[in-house]
Amino acid sequence: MRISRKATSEVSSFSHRAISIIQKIPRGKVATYGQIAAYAGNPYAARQVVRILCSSSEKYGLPWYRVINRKGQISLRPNCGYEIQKALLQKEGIKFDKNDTIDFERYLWTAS
DNA sequence: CAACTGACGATAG
DNA sequence: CCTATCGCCAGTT
Repeated sequence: MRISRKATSEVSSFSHRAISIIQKIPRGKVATYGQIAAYAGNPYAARQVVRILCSSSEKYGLPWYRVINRKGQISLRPNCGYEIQKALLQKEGIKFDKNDTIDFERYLWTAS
């Protein structure tokens, strides 16, 4: 097994894995930053996911709008993509309650 | 090369 | 429940 991984971590681009995961989010579902980070290997690396989404969303054609925060809400600030994301999600059939919160019970994506 | 920043999250108080 | 703090990695400055 010639594992050349460092003992401290598994390496292999956390980013690349995160990207693969993000691309797996099915239409009509959403995932949280922490979720993706956890699947990529680091439950605490939610922030990196943000960076990836921000810098590689167009490059890799990532469904960035299907990624939201832990509260089930959109993290973007109004007038900064917030409404765009919300519109895209609603277009896929995702509903928001009166608090602009997404119902995880119905829409949260879980890896198989 | 060091410091800062980022659409966050878990934990502690 | 809410606020505060630390941590995560990578890309920028």
